[in-house]
Amino acid sequence: MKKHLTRATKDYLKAIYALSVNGLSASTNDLAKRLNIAAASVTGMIKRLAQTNPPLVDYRKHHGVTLTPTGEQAALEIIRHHRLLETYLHDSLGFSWDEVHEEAERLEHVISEKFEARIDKVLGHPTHDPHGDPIPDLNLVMPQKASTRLSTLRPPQEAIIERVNDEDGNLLRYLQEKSLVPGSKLKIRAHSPFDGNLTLEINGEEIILGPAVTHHIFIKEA
Amino acid sequence: MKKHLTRATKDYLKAIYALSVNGLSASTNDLAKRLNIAAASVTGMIKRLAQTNPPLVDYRKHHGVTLTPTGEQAALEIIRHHRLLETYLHDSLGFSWDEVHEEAERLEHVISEKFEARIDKVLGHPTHDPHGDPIPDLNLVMPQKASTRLSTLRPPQEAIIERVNDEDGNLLRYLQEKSLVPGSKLKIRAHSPFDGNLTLEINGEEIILGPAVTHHIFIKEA
DNA sequence: ATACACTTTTAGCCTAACCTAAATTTTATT
DNA sequence: AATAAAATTTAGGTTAGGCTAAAAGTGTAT
Repeated sequence: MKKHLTRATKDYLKAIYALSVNGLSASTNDLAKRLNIAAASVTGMIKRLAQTNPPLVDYRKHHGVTLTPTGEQAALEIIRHHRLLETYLHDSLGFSWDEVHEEAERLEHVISEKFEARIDKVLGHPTHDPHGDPIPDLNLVMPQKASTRLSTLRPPQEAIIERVNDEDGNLLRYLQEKSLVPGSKLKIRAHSPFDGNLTLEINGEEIILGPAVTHHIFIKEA
Repeated sequence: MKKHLTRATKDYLKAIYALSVNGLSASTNDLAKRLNIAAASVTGMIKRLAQTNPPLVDYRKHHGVTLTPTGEQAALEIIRHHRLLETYLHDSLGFSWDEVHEEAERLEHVISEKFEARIDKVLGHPTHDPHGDPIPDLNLVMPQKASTRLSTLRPPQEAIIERVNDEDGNLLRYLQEKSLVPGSKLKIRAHSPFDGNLTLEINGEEIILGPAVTHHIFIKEA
């Protein structure tokens, strides 16, 4: 019996998934901020999610929520939709990488399994979306995500960009202009302990980035 | 100021458009049947649609509804989305013509103008969807629709199928099997005044169709 | 240990869109 | 023209998912 989840429910599950990185539980406040909803509304909704059958989340008052296995499967299904769609919009329909997130955010809730299968096939079963985020496979297994932030590197380290945060279109446009895209190789030249600025070399050019940028770029050591 | 219309609102506008063929107004009952909703709910919703600013429908108690120009534009925008999507799903993603309606029904509400423009371009600005229904152009002008039903023909008339009703997947699968698709040429061989059956020749073969089928096929004279 | 600042929950309200049952209006039939 | 049948509207209720304001819990710093 496959339940129909509402759009709001799916949005909560995705948000809880995103905020539960290291087995931590997601707090009411953080969820409220991420979803642009009042904290009180989040409390109410979480209670409902905890009382579905089967329950989608585990909830203890004042101690945040985590996903149950059922809830996590549902979240992964939506994330798979989202990232396949981003890839499809980018690769097959010519959307720029700063446009795909918003469009996928709406489409992910309504596409059928058939649609998912078709674009997955057309794309040749991609493993990463245009921002470098891994796409859960058909069995909804999420590959490991790069978690080292560029902001943590110090000279003279080198690295390759693996992925970037996909939620801020302005940031993405800026990154693209500077070739700060997945796959790019870079060297750290200097670090300012005062403002956290990093001077780095990329494509033979030298650029200086503040923490507001470097915090959103994830790398693997070269 | 472009208003955001809810999904329910869009569904009502589409249904009213479909039922208002000859300048007639759509009745509460017919809307209820088409939308699978209780008649009382339709009355309530229609009242709300008539009180938006600008109003989307004209409503007189006990006399049905018609779309205002604003409402009609909105309906045509959705229908354009729907038919472009059907065409895209069919031509570019390999959906069969009996599957596209259901999928488009969900997608039509969430795609952006950008998405619309992209698939329109990829398809080469198509004028008809896979069932032969005309696609409103960018200015939302709806081309004339064929309105002669196959059921009205008598021997020895000949005709070409222009479009078929797209809502019943089972019917569509049957029609495809018999090559009863837009563009096919056929000749009427016989008509039974008792049961309305038509005997016709298509592709050199002779087949007999009842009114439940011929009523849903629209033709132009050959 | 007390006090203040956050965070979270409770309580009470709201809206969109549905529902059923009962009342009313329109239409069709004699 | 009266009445029966059908269509429509009213009245009152439900659910999901929001909101604000106030209460209560948690944590931190003195």
